[in-house]
Amino acid sequence: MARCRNLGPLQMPVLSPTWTNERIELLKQHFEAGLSCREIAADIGVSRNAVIGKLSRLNLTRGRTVDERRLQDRASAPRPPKAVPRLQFEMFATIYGEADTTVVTGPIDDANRCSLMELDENSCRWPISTPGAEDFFFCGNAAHEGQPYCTGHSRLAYRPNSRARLMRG
DNA sequence: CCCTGATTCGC
DNA sequence: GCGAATCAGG
Repeated sequence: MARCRNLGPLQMPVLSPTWTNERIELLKQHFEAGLSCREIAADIGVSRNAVIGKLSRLNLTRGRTVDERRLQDRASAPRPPKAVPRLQFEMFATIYGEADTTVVTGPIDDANRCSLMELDENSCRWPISTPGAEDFFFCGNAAHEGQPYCTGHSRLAYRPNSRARLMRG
């Protein structure tokens, strides 16, 4: 008789299906949407490496060491303002728990969702993908100048402490 | 120093 | 198959 043997990763019941079809769809859509792995990870709720690992397994790489892409993205992106120091500031505030109130506030509502064509410079461009839907929308909420996302989604783009990395002596 | 993604490698 | 650790580039 075949007895229940430990199969490693399958030992977990149905409570934690790490990568389910829904998550994979989100992963793909966010990936195609041009989101960074960290952003995708933040949205799905997994670590950055998890996203990258899954993408690699799915052979969904952006061609090459996206470094080239990000450079071009910084230079001629649709509308990525000087969000580099801005993003760091948001992360910093998030980590330290200092709510600047200018960014950390307001729930996320999809009353103003729009398509890519309808995106404005002051519209949140956070991709809203609904599992099962064929097309996805963008948040479209009011995004302040210098911010690609609305208040709610800006906070969503938090970052886990990077300094927690323990380097081997 | 920070960031990024890609790969390796143990589980 | 999964993701942390590590590697490699900017």
